Amino acid sequence: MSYTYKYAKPAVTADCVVFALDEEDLKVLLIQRGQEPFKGQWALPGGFAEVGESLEDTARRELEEETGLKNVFLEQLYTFSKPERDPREHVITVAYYALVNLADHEVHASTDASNAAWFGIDDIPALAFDHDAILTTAHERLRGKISYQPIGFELLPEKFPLRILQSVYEKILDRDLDKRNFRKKILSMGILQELDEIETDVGHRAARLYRFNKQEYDRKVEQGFNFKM
Amino acid sequence: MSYTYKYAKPAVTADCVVFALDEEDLKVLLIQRGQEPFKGQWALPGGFAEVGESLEDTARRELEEETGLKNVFLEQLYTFSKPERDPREHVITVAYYALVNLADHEVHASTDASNAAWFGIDDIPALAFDHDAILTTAHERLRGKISYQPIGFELLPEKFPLRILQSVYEKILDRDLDKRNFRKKILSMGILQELDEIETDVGHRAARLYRFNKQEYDRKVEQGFNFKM
DNA sequence: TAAGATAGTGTGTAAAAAACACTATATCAA
DNA sequence: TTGATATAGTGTTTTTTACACACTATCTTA
Repeated sequence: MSYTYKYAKPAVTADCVVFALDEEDLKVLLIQRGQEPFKGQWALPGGFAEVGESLEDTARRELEEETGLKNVFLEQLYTFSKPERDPREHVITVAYYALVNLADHEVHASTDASNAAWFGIDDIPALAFDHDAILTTAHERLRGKISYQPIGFELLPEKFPLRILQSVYEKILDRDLDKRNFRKKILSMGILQELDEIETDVGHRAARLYRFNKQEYDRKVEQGFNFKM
Repeated sequence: MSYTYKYAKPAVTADCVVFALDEEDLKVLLIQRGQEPFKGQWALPGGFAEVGESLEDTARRELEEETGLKNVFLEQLYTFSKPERDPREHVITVAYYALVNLADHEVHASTDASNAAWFGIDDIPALAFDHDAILTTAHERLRGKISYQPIGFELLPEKFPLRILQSVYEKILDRDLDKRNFRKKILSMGILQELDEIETDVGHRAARLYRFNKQEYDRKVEQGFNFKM
């Protein structure tokens, strides 16, 4: 089977920069390429767009095929189109970034990619194509985004203590925050539901758990509320 | 001549939302389509990506071909990829937005498009494809962008009085600003060069002219200076 | 039961944003 | 030439927001 067009067409792919957090730092999910070009090298998960499928669908499909991840927070990042970015032919890639919480999403390399693994943001190996530039762009975007939109919850399990939420902000913004000021600000947004539950299995006083209140958040977005940190 | 590929490929276009300002309001440049589909309807200038050309180059090339505009401020906006957005086939479009000043750039429809004209942002006709959605996205982006990056100068001639610069902000943000606060803030950025010239041909006291100091601006960007309005 | 670890809480100070009004200088028309 | 009109240009006060800062409470573990 083959497809013939009157004009030459560039190819189109969707690539994903998947962020997660563990106790230590911000992580990025990479896959080890099973085919040429860049066979054996690490790269962002992603693949070719199919006709009839939106690029967000492409991104989600490839992400699941290559890493098993699905139902993640996903937003478009930027489209990279320099003709020389792929040695085979002109390939345009529409990059997305995703946020996942490690607790709910186990990662396993699927058939498409020979391997998948998390890497600390400061410990990224050499990447295939221009994926280092994509990753840098995504990291900058994440930093900028969290300052005026509460997306940090996407990196956490459903219930969490404020300490952990603060550490999300600290790891992404890469600076320490004042505990009292942080709590004041985040609670004043009115998008956290205080639960009648506390942490378990911690070697110190257990903290109260909170949950992100999406209904309230959506209502406030509607009203033009400002979520600036 | 034809091109054959092993896999089906979506087509790729670049479209431009070109903004300008006149005395009354914010304008958008549209072209009237000369071919089907949507023949005779208004649309954003743009066209198909060629292999070997970055999408920004595509956008600039099509813009010049269709409207005669070149050397404009241009930034990527968003990529639209719903398969049904073009009735012919699956066409992905990478949208850009451009800022031009009407004084320096005369617009003339070229061969590609049957007609080109400016429309007030509140007076846009029905548009081809999903171009209304693209335009809305661009307008929102422009509003957001000007609040933390001094791009308003791109819409003005080289020399301008502060009153006109203020009106740029007012028209884009769609609200009145306090003259004294505006002057304080914009001058404190230190990116305006005060000229030894004043307006001419005005029916009132003539105002001093200023010029955007790109060197200073670039220096301050380098240093991470914040241009928030 | 003492040591260690984190939870949880309020106030004062500094910086930034917003509100606000008058005098100066030019043009234009009578 | 003079009065009407139109915009230029200029500081201060008030309000809001951001930042700095330290102690007591509660739980765990040895």
